[in-house]
Amino acid sequence: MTRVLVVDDEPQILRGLKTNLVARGYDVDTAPDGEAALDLAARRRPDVVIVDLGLPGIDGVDVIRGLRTWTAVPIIVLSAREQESEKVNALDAGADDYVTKPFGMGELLARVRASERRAVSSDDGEAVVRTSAFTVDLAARKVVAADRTAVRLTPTEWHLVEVLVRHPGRLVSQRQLLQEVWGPRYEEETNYLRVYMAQIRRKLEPEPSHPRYFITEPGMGYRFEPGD
Amino acid sequence: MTRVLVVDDEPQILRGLKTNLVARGYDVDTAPDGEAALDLAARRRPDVVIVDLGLPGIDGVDVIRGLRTWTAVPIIVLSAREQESEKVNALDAGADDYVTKPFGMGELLARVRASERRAVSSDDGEAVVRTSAFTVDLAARKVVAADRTAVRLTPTEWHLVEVLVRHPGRLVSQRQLLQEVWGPRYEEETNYLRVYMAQIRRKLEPEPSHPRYFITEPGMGYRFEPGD
DNA sequence: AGCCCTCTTGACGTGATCTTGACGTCATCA
DNA sequence: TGATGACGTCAAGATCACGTCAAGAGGGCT
Repeated sequence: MTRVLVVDDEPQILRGLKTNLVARGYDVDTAPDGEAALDLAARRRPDVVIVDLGLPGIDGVDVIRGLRTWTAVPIIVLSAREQESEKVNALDAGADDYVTKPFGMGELLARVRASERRAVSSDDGEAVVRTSAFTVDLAARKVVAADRTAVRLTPTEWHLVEVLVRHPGRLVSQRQLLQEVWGPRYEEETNYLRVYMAQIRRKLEPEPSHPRYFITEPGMGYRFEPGD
Repeated sequence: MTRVLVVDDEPQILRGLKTNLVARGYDVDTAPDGEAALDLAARRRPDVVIVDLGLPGIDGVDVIRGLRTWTAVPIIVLSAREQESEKVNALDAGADDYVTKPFGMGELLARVRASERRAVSSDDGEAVVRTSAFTVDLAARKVVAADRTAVRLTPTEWHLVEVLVRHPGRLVSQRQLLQEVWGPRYEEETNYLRVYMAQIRRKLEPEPSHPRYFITEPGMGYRFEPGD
């Protein structure tokens, strides 16, 4: 079943869209703001994302950019703003389509279908995260260093890298990392994180003892900093 | 260079679009009607098609349908018609985007860029995969070694090779391989993979004990590495 | 029936990976 | 200045995963 993530801060619109999409047989996740959207996208891997531009907190365009660091999922923008510059910004940030409110539900659904159709043919879009030191290909499960040599990661190392990289620039708590990689019963074993982060840094950081990409936030967790 | 085909019956619009696109570095073909459009598309293989709906002769929607019988080229519809049914028809006929006249040139260009971006990731698979040690012909179900002698693979071996080779460079998980080749009930039988990978390597790898093409990713799966 | 090819299954050695505990370092705070 | 807490580092044993071999079962062909 096709999974759609809808991001909008107005509960009625959220509800209305969800109802319509569910009625058409879609599996729908909803998020009221950018943070929740990025988090849900990472965890649920939707096939299409519908995002409103006027969000509290992280801006809609930044949500698009955040998604585009690691996924090619089709993004349809909803917006009340008609100015051309808004449209151009959103599209150039990586959106696939831009629909101006008020919009017809039939049109939106047709645009969702168009996005789906494309996604099937191109299938695994580029899920690639690049830094100046290494490139992480999430679809191929491959890491390549700047000098084009492949980097070997163990399953646990890879899993950890994957979780961090899917939340670029954002803090991921120790709890969340441990739960995601080792399971709910290991939430206290922060030891593991230290050991594995060290290994990951040794393999990926240009200067493992002065990390630039995998940053420690003492007492809280770790953060992947794409840094361009 | 990106080639764009613009289809519109109004000469001024055609000229205007062409001028703008050429100024942005696009290679532009123009067609005044549906027949010419289909003909040009077939001969010149554009990377993006911009088509007006109100055409003399063949209708715009039929142009879309005609194109879609043989190509997945991104199609952007221009139209003065605002009715939702028109949009839905065009999108469901296979259009990727629908822009209502009057439109801003900046927006249209941004939408063209969005289409281009998407198209890059979707190139269709080769039926023949070559390495310096062997050649796999997926269509003919044949493998030929570098010395032109045919390699005999058993059905199971072939199936496994096929799955791996269809995802060059990608990691394919043990689960996925087992499910694909032996069926969903065999997802745990990693034994089979070990036995068969060994056989495949004995038949295809120049140095079976030091695999170069069929790589093991311990704990995760296997990867076919075309390697030039 | 007998033969041959293929698939399944189990056992074993080897090497990689995970786990675990100990210790060093650094920053903070009393 | 010394105590504390959090983190990084290291090493060693236990465990797991893989490659390899070989024997037996099944099935189709002559």
